[in-house]
Amino acid sequence: MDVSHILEHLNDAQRQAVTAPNQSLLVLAGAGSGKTRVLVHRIAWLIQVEGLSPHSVMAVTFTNKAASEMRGRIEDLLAMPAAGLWVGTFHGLSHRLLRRHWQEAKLPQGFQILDSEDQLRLVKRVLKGLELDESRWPPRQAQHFINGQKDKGLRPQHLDDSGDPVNRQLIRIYSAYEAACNRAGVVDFAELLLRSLELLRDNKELLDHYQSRFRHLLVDEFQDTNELQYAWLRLIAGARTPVFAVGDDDQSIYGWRGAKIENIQNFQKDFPGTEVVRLEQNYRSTGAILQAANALIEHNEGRLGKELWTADEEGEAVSLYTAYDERDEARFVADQVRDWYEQGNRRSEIAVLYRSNAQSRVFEETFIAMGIPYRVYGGLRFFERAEIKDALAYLRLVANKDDDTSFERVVNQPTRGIGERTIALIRDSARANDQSLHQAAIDLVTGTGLAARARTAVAGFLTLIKELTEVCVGLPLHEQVEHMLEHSGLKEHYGKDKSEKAQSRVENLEELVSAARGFRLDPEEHGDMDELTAFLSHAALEAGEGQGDPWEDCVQMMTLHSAKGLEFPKVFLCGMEEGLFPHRMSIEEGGRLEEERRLCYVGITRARQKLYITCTERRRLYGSETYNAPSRFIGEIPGELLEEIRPRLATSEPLYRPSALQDDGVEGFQIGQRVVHAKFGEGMITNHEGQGSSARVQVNFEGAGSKWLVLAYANLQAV
DNA sequence: GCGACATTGTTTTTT
DNA sequence: ACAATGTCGC
Repeated sequence: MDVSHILEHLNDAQRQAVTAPNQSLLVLAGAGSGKTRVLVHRIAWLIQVEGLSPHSVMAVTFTNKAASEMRGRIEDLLAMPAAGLWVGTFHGLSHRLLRRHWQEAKLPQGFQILDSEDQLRLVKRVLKGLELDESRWPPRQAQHFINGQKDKGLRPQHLDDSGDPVNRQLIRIYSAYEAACNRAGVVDFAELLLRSLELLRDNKELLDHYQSRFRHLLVDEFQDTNELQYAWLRLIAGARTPVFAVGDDDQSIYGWRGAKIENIQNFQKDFPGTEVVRLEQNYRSTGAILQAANALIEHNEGRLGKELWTADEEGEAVSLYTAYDERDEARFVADQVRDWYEQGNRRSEIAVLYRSNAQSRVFEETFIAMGIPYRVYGGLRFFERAEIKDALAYLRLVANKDDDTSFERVVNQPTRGIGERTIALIRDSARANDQSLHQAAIDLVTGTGLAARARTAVAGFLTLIKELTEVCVGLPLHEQVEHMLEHSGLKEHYGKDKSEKAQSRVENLEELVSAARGFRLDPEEHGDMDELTAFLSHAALEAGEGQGDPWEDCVQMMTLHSAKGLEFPKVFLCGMEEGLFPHRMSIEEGGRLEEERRLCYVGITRARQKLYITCTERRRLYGSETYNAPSRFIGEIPGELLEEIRPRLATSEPLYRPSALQDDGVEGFQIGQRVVHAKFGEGMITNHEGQGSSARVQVNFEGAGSKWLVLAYANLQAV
């Protein structure tokens, strides 16, 4: 067979990776060095040259987008469908395993997936059940704790409170949360991974089966794996399966959510005989842009070491624009966009990148005022919209009566006279009898525990769910959805509201019917799941795109994080100021600067032809005016690569820096400082406002929670 | 059940 | 500053 198409257009390093012998390989792939191409060609090589069945290959990515792009490119290269090939996200593949082996995983057949919002609601319910005060036990913190433990592979019984009462309570919450999930037959995102890991670990036969089935494992964006994901990989690989890991330590920007850069270092230990291949030739950016990126990232310590180079020309210098304020910054960018467009280029070739979402607003306002179409990435996604989640909750109840989260969501949505009191009764009864809310409601309606009015209302809801369940049997999926929308009263509820917002909700609900109509069961992915369950899982695992109209010629706006993996001819890196980027939080907390620098590196390397960096002299942030120094990252780019477009002018307002005031705190107290109060005990100052006799500080007390105290009266002592 | 008022947090995000 | 959420009263 002629396989030259697999090796054509690859450079030496790429070819070395693609044709590597049967052993583990760590590919350190710099930005723009053809990472995806190497992965895709490697898989094609394994199948067409090594003669492996697609059935024996698993490729793991982080996002659905990356997974579908990879599958598409593989099939293009092979010129045939790659049936049997497992390409997917960690979560998607874990989900697949759990569906195939739900019994061994001790899950109900129709188990459902909680997204983060569902999870938070459930945590809140659990806190209520434990009679814990939400202000002392913030649900988000508990959620974070639970996910953190799961990401480390730890169950409540593995945890030791080490005598710490806070820890003890959190473990209790985790335990109760787990019980609630099990009873409801739902799993959260981390659970998908942990449960599938345990499934294989505890079932020797299954493990043997999959370990011998998969003869090659490939991982994308390896620097973003967390502990649990890495353990999952090692387990499936076993002792024999070589792992082909592609990553870039310089682009690790998700440490804050548990990604372990150390996994790259450990990789060579855990997979003995691993070869390392570096991809350093960049096919994306001009010389100037790469030199700027290289110079910046040099300032990080403990890198694995890599230097990008290009055979391309030097290109234009990086432009630096120091704006007067954020409106001026936006105006500058808008002017550049307009010029570019008027020269006959496309606006979609331009990206505006920023550190935090809040920064997009001024740009949006300016673009609107100047009539420049734009698209902001990373808003609410389709399946995350409230009305869609309401509709899905009805469907989930149809599929699984034990799903208490869904029950609570729609029992009174639209309102049907089932108020807090009635719901509390149902909840108590459910807890007392260790039942689902749905079952408890049935018992209450037939029993005597409810007032006549409430009983009628609850009975009405139960009848509705029963009716939906019966009608749905045998109906095509989209008709099930349609029927539910009509009979639940959801559509009518939004329909009678004539506001624009409500109208778009109705449209979204109709869109849901279309989504259902277009949904196809994939036997590989979904096994023998019924259509409804498969559709609901799909909705949870792939939240859909944010906004429509991707085809209009729009300026692309997004955070630096969402820009990873993308490239644009012209890039604006905005808000390059100390405090914003690097972000204050990362400056204050030690050891987080390097990740910010990597984020900046990611930003710079998005640009193909031209990079602009902008910063402002003053900026309105969280209500008050701030005067920020230009980001240290600007200073780390050699001056000869930078060209200042508007040097600081004498016309700009005199710079005085009240930021020093803020850092000093008030009256000798600072944020982060530990203090003791006569009544509330010991705590830490978390905020302050006002001055003189009205100065107040917020203190988070260990025993009494968070309080605002007037300094003049509180008599706080520094610890 | 809804509107008025208060409180709170405000980096980054995928699944 | 501001949005998003929670609380309270009718």
